[in-house]
Amino acid sequence: MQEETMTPPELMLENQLCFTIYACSREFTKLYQPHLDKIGLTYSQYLVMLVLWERRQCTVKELGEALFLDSGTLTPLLKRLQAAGLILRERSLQDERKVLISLTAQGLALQQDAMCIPGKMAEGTMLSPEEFVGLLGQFKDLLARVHESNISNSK
Amino acid sequence: MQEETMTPPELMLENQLCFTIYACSREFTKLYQPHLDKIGLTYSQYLVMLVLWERRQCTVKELGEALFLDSGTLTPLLKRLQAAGLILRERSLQDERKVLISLTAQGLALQQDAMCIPGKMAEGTMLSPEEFVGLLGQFKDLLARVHESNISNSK
DNA sequence: TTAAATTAAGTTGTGTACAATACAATATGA
DNA sequence: TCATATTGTATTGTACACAACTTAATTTAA
Repeated sequence: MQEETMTPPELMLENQLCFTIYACSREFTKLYQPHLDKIGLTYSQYLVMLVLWERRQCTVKELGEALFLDSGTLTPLLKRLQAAGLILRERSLQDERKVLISLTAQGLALQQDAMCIPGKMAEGTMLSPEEFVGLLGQFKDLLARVHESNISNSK
Repeated sequence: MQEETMTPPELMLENQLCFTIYACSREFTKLYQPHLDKIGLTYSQYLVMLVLWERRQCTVKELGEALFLDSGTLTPLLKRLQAAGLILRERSLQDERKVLISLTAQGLALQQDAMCIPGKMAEGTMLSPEEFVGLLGQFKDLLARVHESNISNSK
């Protein structure tokens, strides 16, 4: 008795690591959304601000390396942050290919309003500090592996 | 001696679980890209096809529930799959609000060409089967938690 | 049994992502 | 030194994501 063709387990949605991560990422964004709305940032813009709050100033390239994003994504995003009065964009005088991104006083001040967000997210995920640290370490390791694969594929 | 304002650890990029997952998701998509190019699918389209290869037929709403996507994302994506000749879209006769999505012969046949992809991805991530299963379980658990939070936030 | 509520898709507008390309500035080497 | 290659950013075009809204079909509840 011949069965109808069945999907092998490797092609089933519930066994896809990539899909679980992809869905997880989008659900996390939704968890941030209401809090980010209050300070007028999108999730991607928030990530850019995190980098700038740490470094005060960096180039578009450095932002891209930190966030795994290219100029095609960052340029319009940064223009919107500039239009919102949060950052400055100016050509480097030393190397005119580079564009230096820095915080305005308003952009710096916004960090205070963002302080409460990580706590709200911890509530949302209901992870203990130990679980959080464990997961972060494992996911960073996975990110490093996949990124490494992509690097070597592109050579 | 007053230090200059420093970023607290909770706001540092390297401590963000959400960012690690977000970056991981995009790096995974890049890992799939060259293989999906060969069969003419985008990553999101591949996920839709995974569901259809399993179920043969379902509504837009069911697809959305499986993939955590809404009709605003799915409708244009499905129209592109239809234009590519891989699926059919037809109103349900029982309930004309519903649109039934089903595979064409060509769409069904494409599963054969996709069979090799999971193996290629396993190479790319260099995860042992045990590591894979462990990570999948942890991500699924996290996804369930965050999704649950989002459900209760929207009430 | 209808008026009100709910449901399922589609539409519109904004904001990413990213490949491919363009271009100007800088670095390199014969 | 000057032609070539590389680098850093911007631009263009395609494809998501998703909120907000619209429309039509179906439920429901008074």
